[in-house]
Amino acid sequence: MDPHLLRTYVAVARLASFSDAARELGYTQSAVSQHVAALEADLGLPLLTRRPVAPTPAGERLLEHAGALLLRLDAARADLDRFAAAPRATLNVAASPLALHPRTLAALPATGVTLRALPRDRVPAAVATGDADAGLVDGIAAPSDPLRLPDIAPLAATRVAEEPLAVVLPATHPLAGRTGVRLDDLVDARWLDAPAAGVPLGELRAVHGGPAGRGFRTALRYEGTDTRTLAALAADGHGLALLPLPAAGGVPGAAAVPLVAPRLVHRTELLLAAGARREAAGPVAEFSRRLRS
Amino acid sequence: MDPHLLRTYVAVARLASFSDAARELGYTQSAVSQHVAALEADLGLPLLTRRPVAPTPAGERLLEHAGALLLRLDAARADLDRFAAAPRATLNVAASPLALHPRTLAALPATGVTLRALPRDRVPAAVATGDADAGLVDGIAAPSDPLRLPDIAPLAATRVAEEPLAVVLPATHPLAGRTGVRLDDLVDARWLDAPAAGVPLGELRAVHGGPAGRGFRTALRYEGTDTRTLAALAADGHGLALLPLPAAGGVPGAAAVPLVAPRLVHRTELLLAAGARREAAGPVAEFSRRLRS
DNA sequence: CACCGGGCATCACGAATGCTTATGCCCGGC
DNA sequence: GCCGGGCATAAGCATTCGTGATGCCCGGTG
Repeated sequence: MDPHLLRTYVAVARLASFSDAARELGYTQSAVSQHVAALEADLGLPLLTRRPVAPTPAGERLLEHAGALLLRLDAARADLDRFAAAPRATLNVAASPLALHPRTLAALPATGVTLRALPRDRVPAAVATGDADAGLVDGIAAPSDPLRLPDIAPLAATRVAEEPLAVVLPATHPLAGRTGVRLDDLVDARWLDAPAAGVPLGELRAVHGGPAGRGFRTALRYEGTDTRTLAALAADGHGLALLPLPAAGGVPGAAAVPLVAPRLVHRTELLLAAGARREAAGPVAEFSRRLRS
Repeated sequence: MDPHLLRTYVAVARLASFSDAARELGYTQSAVSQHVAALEADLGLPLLTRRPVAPTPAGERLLEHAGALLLRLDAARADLDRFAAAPRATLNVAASPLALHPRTLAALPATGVTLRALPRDRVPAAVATGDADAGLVDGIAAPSDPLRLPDIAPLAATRVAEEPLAVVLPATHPLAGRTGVRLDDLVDARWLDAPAAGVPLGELRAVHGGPAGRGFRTALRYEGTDTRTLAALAADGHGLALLPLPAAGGVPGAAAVPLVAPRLVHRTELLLAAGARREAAGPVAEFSRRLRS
């Protein structure tokens, strides 16, 4: 199971074509065909159906493994490269949208910053592979609990901020006047599914477990990143939204009610490649220091 | 960064000798030397000092990555092999010592079982690499929270049992009469460090975070797996122990006081390779069903 | 101080692997 | 029924990889 073979296989599966994969990888079609054949012979299993080209069940499974493996391989290479490379003067930050609040923005150096907004689950990978020098991720967790992040590579995570969570609902909603709301009170509600702008509802099940977390029914899916829009959608009755309290207020027609049970917070963490910690100087260290203080 | 090269490098680093590694791997010393040289050339960094043979800082870092990579590679191969292999009639269970309580033992089939006790952190790897068909791990977590396990490979974890935690202290201890104790009340205490027999204190920091979890001072380290011995040590004043409540009682001279804050439980989970789930029959499915019911 | 021996590096050669070009085969469209 | 796109297979050639032999460095020893 040579990584080269895996890389080829992943490309073929993604493009659903041997020839296209060959073009993308700079091989001939013949080589790609031989790569896949070698993998199938090695594992003793067919991995792809031909005509149409699609992964078999075993192939699906291999895709999961291969993705993680190749990512980790890239991460390892990037990490080791950092040992050799001269320290740079620029700072490359990858952040999930909700991780960018006043506190984190204020810590950015005045010059030489590239800031990239990414989906939550791609931030750790960006830091691990060296695409970013530092990452900012947000998510929900029990108070002072760390976030649950995939361990692509050894990453150092440090707490940057924690804020209470609020449920955003229309001002006319029966619960709008409350000073706090329990998730159990809302089991039958419809929610807004907003992976980029909102707090990830899916994480609730993972973090909180238990009966309260299961079965969020979603009414509308919003793929943008703007929390005001999300709150406005909630005000309009398209469904409830879960947001950090500071981001939930000030939208006309919407009421933000703090979530009191389960006791969860919106948390932002700084992500650094664990190896990069040792550097005491440089823009990364500077950024990290300002976030910590 | 060919896995073969990594495997060789890891062996050299572990044995601190090129020649020994060559013998172990069935290569010549010359090949091993070339492998390491190829890696160093590829990364542009020295990985090992010669005479004595020891990893450089960069080499240390590579060891971490290589270990995880090779483990994941083995896991992938084992997982795919399960697709091809005929279902077997025997059941191979890997379990951490505290995961073996009456409830889990009762679920074992009457015949054809191999039960292996392993350190907590090696159970997921055993399941992922196919060394075991199923795993039982224990640890501490917030109620109904899943355990935090390393994700070597996609493993399916299901709750098997949860019990309250108890602090074991000498019957003469001032807190011995209490009906419940807070961890904060014990910040200055000395603890027994018993990674195999007790609940892992180190996890407290990870699970609970916050100030209460940091800085456990340990008085004595016990490397055995017997909880009675651990409780007896606690009774003798060698330090406090943290155990599941059912395992903590009935030792003369020792008092078991339930831990009431932070709200944590001792949890046991069943670990299966995610791919093996689909089988509806066979000893693995049977075991899983009996544990779930 | 010179000798000796263990252990890693280097060199040269033969075998095996991997990629390319060329060709064959299968299936779907016209 | 013919044509064409796309994957499989065959043969040839370049590269890579592992071996055996040799060289070099260092530490121990009389």
